[in-house]
Amino acid sequence: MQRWLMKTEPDTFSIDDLRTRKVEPWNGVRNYQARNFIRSMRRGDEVMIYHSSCAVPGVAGLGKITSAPYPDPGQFDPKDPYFDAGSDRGNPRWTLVDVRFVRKLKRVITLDEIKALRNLGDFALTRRGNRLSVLPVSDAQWQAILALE
DNA sequence: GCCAACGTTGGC
DNA sequence: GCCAACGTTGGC
Repeated sequence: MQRWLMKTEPDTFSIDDLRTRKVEPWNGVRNYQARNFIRSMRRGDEVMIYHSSCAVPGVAGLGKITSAPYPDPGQFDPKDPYFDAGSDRGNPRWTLVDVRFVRKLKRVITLDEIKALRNLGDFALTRRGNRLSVLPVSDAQWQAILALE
């Protein structure tokens, strides 16, 4: 089983929205590196749900991958904000997975706290200038972050 | 293939 | 709202 972190802007889709929806197709990822991580996901992988572009950025909850990767339907819909005219139906460019709500953390574990952990090793979340919206989390990183809860 | 211009992300 | 960092686009 692999572990991941997926970012979302809580003003658009928060951990509370995921709890309400129970399972959500994680649509709209339009970055090749993030897409490649999505394509390597498997049913049962665990995910940290991270709130970005908000007052207190940080890990807000946990989820689980409940589907194999499959084509993001929005790429073919001209009315979809993530429409991509260059994507070929025979070889879709963009992929998503379904994410199921697992739990909301008792409190948000903030980016500041995560940065202050000195023993995380190489971590895409805290790399300088990082903008990846989907990134891998090692077992050690996962445990060190959740130990802060 | 280079690289300047442009758009987006996301912390602050 | 600002802006640094980065990805993408497109002219050459």
